Amino acid sequence: MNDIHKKSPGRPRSAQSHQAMLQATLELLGEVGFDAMSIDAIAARAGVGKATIYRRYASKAELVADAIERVREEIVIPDTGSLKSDIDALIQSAAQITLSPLGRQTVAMIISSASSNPEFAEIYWTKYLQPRRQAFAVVLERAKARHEIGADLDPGLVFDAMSGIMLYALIFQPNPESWTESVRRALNLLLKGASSFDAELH
Amino acid sequence: MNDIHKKSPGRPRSAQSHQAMLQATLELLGEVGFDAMSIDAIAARAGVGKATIYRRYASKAELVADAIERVREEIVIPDTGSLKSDIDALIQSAAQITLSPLGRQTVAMIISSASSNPEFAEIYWTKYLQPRRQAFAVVLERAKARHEIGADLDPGLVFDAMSGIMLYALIFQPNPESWTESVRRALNLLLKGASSFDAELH
Amino acid sequence: MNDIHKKSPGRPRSAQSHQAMLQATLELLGEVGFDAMSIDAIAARAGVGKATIYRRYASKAELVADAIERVREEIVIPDTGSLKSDIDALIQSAAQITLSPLGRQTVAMIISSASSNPEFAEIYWTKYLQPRRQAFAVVLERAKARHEIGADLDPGLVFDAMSGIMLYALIFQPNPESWTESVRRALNLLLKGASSFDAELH
Amino acid sequence: MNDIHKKSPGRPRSAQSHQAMLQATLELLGEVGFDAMSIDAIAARAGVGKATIYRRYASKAELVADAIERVREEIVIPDTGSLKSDIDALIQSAAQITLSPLGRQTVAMIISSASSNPEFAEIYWTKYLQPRRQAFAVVLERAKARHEIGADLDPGLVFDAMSGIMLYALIFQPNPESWTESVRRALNLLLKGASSFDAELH
DNA sequence: CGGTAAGCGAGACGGTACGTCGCGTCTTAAG
DNA sequence: CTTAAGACGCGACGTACCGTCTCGCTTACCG
Repeated sequence: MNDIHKKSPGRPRSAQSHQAMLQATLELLGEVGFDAMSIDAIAARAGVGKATIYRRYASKAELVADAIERVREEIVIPDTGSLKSDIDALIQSAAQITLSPLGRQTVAMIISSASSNPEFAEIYWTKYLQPRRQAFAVVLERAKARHEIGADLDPGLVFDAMSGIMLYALIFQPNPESWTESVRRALNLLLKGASSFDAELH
Repeated sequence: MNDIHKKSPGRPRSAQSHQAMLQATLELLGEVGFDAMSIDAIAARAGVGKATIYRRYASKAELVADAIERVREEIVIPDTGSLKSDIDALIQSAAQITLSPLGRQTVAMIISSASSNPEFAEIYWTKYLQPRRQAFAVVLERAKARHEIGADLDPGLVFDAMSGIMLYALIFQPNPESWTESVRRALNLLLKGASSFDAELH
Repeated sequence: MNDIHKKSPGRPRSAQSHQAMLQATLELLGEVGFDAMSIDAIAARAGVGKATIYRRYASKAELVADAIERVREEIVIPDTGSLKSDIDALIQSAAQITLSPLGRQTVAMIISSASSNPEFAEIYWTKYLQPRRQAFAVVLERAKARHEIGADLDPGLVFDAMSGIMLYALIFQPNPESWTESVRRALNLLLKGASSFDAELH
Repeated sequence: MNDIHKKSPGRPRSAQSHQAMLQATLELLGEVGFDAMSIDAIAARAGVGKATIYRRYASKAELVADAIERVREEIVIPDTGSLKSDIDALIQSAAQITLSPLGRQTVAMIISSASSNPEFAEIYWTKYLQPRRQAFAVVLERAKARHEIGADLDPGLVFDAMSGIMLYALIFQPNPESWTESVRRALNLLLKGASSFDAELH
């Protein structure tokens, strides 16, 4: 009688087809980007009928959103003993994710559709930024405990500023080395205001 | 010495048609956004043949880029006597430009094409950010003269961080009030690190 | 034994759409002629997508060729008891087909494309002239049996000359009455050579 | 003071340009045919502006018509002493004109536009057929004088039938040899009816 | 165990927009 | 006032995707 376990009649949807279309979506997103990617191409690469995609997703945006959502990397909370090193580790981690082809296209897509399709940014916020924001709070708590920064500092605020800086650098400093350098300098400045932390990063 | 004034033969391109298509482009960009905007629609509204558009621009992106480039508002360098108020004025000014329908669409479009079409970000950098970056340097120079901030502070670095923060807020805080509030708080934090400037903004 | 009935996968092509586009093609061909007829107009009148046309035909010429090929009128072999009357009946029949708007446009199109697109004349020959050529042979056989004409007369030769005369008259005597009169006189001359048939036709 | 010689003011029209455009027209007509030939291409090959063409001709059809009209070969009236040989000579002459690439395209174009543009056939009739029709009358008069044919035979009628036969053969017997053979046989039949002329041609 | 209902790959469907090309006209400066 | 050059508004071209709709065929359940 439990309606959760009620089975619908007929052939169940194929998990294999679903997996294939998500895989193909991510590949093509990394290769050609969101706009240049056609549903036909995804279906063809996945060896799947177009209707099978549309049965699950109402639009390309939904499909891609779901595909991205499922690629959740592990969030590692660095704990090196100093805020400086922890931040360094966070930058490295962010660089790895954000500077990959898929990462770039993902961010580009999310930003571009932010105005026309706001629930898209919502997903990114909830699934990607939020967890990292909380992880970052842990890092700052530890720094507070070590008296590296003041107890009244708002971790969310610092994280948001940090994210904005990284995003901006992604657009205007697309080269990995200059991105890292640019982010490092800006965060150094930012954390000077937040702390007694005024030694140079790196 | 005459090669500057050398005229190409044949009928010159119509400045009037050009103006009409740029006008129509901006109108439609604000009304329906970049993706939903067709070249046919632009041509029809401008009373212009499609070929006349393609003679000037190779793609919709180029057309829109140029249209936007030509709507450059005056850059006002605030000079209120205190850095705090100057920054406040800059935020207000940025809000006005960035939060309008056209402004949002503009930023969305430029950012979205940044990865697929990097010279596009280049234009935005050169024509839009660069001048404001230099204007901002003037504001900081005055603050240095008033000893509100240290003489060794890099104005470009502060501007970049500021821009990143504004961009991030545009995506995740699209509401005008929360955008302004969010930006204000982040800049307050940022400038604490840069100065003896630790009074609350506003 | 099953390869004849092998089904291709996917949705089969719609016979209804096909019929509609052929119908629209013939209508427009009669109304505005081959050159002035656009694929868009055909598609619109048929209530069919352009791609649905191009899936079946590589060009406007192919489409029109097929449309015409399918309008096969009944071939009636007259048998009045005298060659003179039979020929009269054939002229009337040819007049009806050839002098209609569709008939004129058809002939014009076939002739015009004869050199640039020879397989087009081929279709006309095979599907239209050939059967009538054979029907005409029957008429002549009967006349031979009645000793109206010599037994050694080549029916194909007479038919070809007749057709040429009709074609020429179609171009330079477009008025139905003068076309008929012109054809009658020329055939009268032609058949004098072929027979004891020297009474005036009509 | 003769007003025929009155000079209009300004630069006179360039005969050279006119010649060049006619030349280019004929070349392209022979090479690619009427439909595939663009005014732009003619202008480019002639080194002439498009407006210079349109100043003289209202349409591509008019231009081509005029170009063709000016290539009128001399009409030679054969006089070999026998109708049989004269007709043979006429067939040879017609073959040379009609079977060349330019000749084919010309006929195709004229016929094709005959229905959509009847004054075009009119030009062809007046400028091309009429003179030959009259020349042919001379040939027949001589044959009548030699008592090869009856005095009551209508030369126009014979010429029209002959032309129709040649036209038909042009479409369905495009090969030069079979064209000539086909025409020869049909004319042989035709002239049997018109004469005591019943020896085989050739 | 056989019926039934939904899912499947394939691909055709009516549309919309694309970017190109040719039309016949218009606008330059040069002659 | 004509010329060569070439831009103009227009509209058809043939292509590519969109999201929907059949096809004939599994595939799993339920009675």
